Amino acid sequence: MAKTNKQISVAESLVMEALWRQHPLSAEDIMAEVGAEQDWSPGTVKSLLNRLLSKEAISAERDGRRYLYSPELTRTDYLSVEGRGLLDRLFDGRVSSLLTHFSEHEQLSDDDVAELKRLIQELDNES
Amino acid sequence: MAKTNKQISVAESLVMEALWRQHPLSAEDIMAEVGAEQDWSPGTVKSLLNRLLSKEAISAERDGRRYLYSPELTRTDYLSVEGRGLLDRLFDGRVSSLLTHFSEHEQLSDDDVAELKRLIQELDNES
DNA sequence: CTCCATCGTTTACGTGTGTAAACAATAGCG
DNA sequence: CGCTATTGTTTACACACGTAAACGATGGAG
Repeated sequence: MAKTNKQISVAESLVMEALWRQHPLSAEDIMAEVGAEQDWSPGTVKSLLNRLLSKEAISAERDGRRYLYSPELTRTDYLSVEGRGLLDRLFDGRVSSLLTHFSEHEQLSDDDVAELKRLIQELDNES
Repeated sequence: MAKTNKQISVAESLVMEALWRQHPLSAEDIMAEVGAEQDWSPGTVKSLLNRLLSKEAISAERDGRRYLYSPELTRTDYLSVEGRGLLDRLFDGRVSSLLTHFSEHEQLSDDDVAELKRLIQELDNES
């Protein structure tokens, strides 16, 4: 479980998302995949890749003249850390608080409700 | 719905939490309530209050030599904005994804499960 | 073999944030 | 009525981030 020391910023996480979807990718690939829609210059992508490398969130292997990048930090680990942080900061660490908030003040989608039921089912079956 | 233009930072949100719990509060109160456990100097609290004032997230009314501060931004609004943002960033905007993640990779507490069931109940009753 | 295109590395700069010192206003004590 | 303690205002500084230009290495075209 490669505990990734440093924080991943928002812009950086977009690069990570691309790499989680598919890897390894070259800087050019990432530029095409994320940079385009974010309207980043090539330099920006380079910087983000370097910062992610320093943070050991990704790794790079040489491929001829260039590098291919792969995630080192797993998406699951990232979600755990960030999700936990979000929950602690906003909802006192309680999933139930978050649920209450969203059901009262936001809209729960059909998807969400289906998942709720599925989970209950599952939890009931387990115990 | 006083749309609060600017972002509230983490440190600032701690001050907000204190004010949401109870208000109005003097700077001294906040110092005692949050500053103490965060180990902030009085100057730090002052800065945070001023930044929150600029962001119009709180208001101040004079009380003799000092000010009493009250939240302007509601906790609910704050939670909606932040919660939605985080959800979008991390879980593609879907509460169900977050739930799946937490049930698979973290522990759902008894509290959480109870809330799940209560929600299902409620949703069933409504429809 | 030399030069250019291509990729990576270094440096930069404005802004927000966490933290706090320095400075200013002022009300009550002596 | 002037001084000090208290509270608010201004300024500061280092670091992260978003963004990107400048610079450097190097492999392939000619």
